[in-house]
Amino acid sequence: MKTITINDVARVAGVSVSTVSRILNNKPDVSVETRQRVMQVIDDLGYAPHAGAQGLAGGRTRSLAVLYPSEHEFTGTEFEFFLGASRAASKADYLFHLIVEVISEQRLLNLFRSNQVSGVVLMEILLNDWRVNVLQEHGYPFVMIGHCADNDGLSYVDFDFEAGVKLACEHLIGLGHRCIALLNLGGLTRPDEYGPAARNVLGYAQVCAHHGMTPIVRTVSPNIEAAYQVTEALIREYPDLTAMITLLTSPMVGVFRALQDHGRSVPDDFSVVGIMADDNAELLTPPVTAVGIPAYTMGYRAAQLLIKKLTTESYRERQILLPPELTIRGSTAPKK
Amino acid sequence: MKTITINDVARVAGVSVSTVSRILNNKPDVSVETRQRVMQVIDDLGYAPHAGAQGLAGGRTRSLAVLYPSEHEFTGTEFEFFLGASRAASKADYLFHLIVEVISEQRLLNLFRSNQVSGVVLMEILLNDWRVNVLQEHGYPFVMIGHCADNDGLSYVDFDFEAGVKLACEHLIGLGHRCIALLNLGGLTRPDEYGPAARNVLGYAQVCAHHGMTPIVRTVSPNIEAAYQVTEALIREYPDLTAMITLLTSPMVGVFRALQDHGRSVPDDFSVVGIMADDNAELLTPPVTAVGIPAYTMGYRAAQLLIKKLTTESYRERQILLPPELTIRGSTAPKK
DNA sequence: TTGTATGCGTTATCAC
DNA sequence: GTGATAACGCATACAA
Repeated sequence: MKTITINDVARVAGVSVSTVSRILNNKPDVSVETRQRVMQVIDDLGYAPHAGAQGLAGGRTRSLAVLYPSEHEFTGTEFEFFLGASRAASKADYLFHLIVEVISEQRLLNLFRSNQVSGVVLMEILLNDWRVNVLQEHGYPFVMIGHCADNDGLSYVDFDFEAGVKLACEHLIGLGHRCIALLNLGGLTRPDEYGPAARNVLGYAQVCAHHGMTPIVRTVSPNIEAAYQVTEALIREYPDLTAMITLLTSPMVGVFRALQDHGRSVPDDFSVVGIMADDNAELLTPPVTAVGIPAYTMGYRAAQLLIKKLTTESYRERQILLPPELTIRGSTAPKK
Repeated sequence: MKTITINDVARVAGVSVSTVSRILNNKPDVSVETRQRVMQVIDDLGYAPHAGAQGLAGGRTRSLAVLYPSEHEFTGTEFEFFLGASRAASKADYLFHLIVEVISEQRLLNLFRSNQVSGVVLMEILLNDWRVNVLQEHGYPFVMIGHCADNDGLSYVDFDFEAGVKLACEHLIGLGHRCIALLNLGGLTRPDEYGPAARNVLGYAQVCAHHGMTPIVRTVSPNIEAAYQVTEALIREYPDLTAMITLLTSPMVGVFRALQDHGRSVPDDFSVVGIMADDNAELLTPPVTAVGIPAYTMGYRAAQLLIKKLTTESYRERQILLPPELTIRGSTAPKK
């Protein structure tokens, strides 16, 4: 199980190590014939360059990490993000690290200092995020899924939550609803600092203002029970309420159950639009009319962007805001 | 952004690099005073050892990968597996790679040869799995989530599907059901070679035999539509059918919809037991009586086992079969 | 077009 | 208890 090195390849192929190195790194100045012969030997010997040594000598690392600082409560959409990022990584022959953990400044910096990754994708971005400041200060490459209050000189991929909520709200208004509540994201991180939560309220408030409706906003942790209780309280407090916009999957289930327990049937007596992964929207009963969160795409493009940043000489920062799309399923109907 | 090396630390602390190295690796033979001083310098300088160089000089890598060879169709339980493994990894200060991809023998071997990982966790194990043979042959460390037909000298963590199906079946029998169908796993990989699918049938057949019941088995890909159609066919073909055992989440939804569309209400006219993640069982309507697949635990223990294997001198192979647990929710009721 | 020599940051061996 | 030094496998500048 002795490691096969570049020396072995060179010796067997009857060339020098530098020639082999050139071939490995697709450098010019190597005859077609030599290249073929060496490639053959590499294949025969089952040689693969030692990544650590490459990193040492060359500096590069060909590996990136996604940082998802969540501990206990999850949204059910995580895998799609990671899958996307992982696919983009392996397509570019990068190794994909996943760190699902609230990370310290120490550990974040050490990821780079120890040369374990050459860049990171940050998730769960706060409006004012210390990770962004730290990485920027040290000049370590990163891309965000989500965005801050100030994004000058930063690259990100995000879903346009504001437009998403608007779209959801206008769909309900188009169906005749005039008393619509928003069940907003909460609990995952500091709510006042969490961008999507703020942007949801923004979009919702605008549509309400435009149509002369009173905004009704509640915030819940992403679990069934919390949403159940808030929904109960809402329908008690607002007898005219005929529709809701809900974020994520678990809360949606809580809403459904509360409505059912209080004799409101969906969609006949009550309409609900979700902002959630389309996969999950299909699973529920009734299937949920929803604005899909394009998690796979977000993960994919973020990793792709990061790799471009790492490999392109004259990279310029890009900010990608994915537009919402509404899919009408079975949880909304005209107001009676 | 110049890298700080062990030399810098040594120079500032006024000691030799060997001393610093000893301290970093918790070797004995270093005075308490020196250790403290050096640690202080390390902290002040923000030094972290270069992982590549460590791998080169020492051989170790402190990183593992989970290989999930799936391309298009997913079960909805993936994240829990990865989360568990990732947590076990970071607890032992290992880096966690995720590879969601059907991988070639080349690429599998190169993972080791290039020293990118020191061990892997294999998922979606077939009864006769080439990856197992290849890794064993080369002496590369791995642990399986799942197990083969022959597991001599192998370590694995698996869920006891056979016992799980039995538990589910006996629950239904206890409720008076006598005509029970099994909607088995299919499509993910070669069905005849896929262990869990085979074990499900085994457990089910035993219970059927024991109670003099005719086994009815169908296989579906894990999606709503496929399960819907199979369920339709089943209730047409077996008018006496009053209960089903279903694997995974999406098929369960298909079953629910088909039953509903054919006027069978759950659980009053028809009982269903799922074998699925408990989280998902809670999301459906009605909440599903289910044997939970302990994905988090499986991921955690597999990674834990792998790390033990990598670090323990006298490691002995372990085979862990997690017992099933049934949680009664709203999808089962006594037969009328 | 190809070969030689040096250094990357660390650990391990040996001497002090 | 501590320090010098030789690998480790590779890329790169320079020489041929």
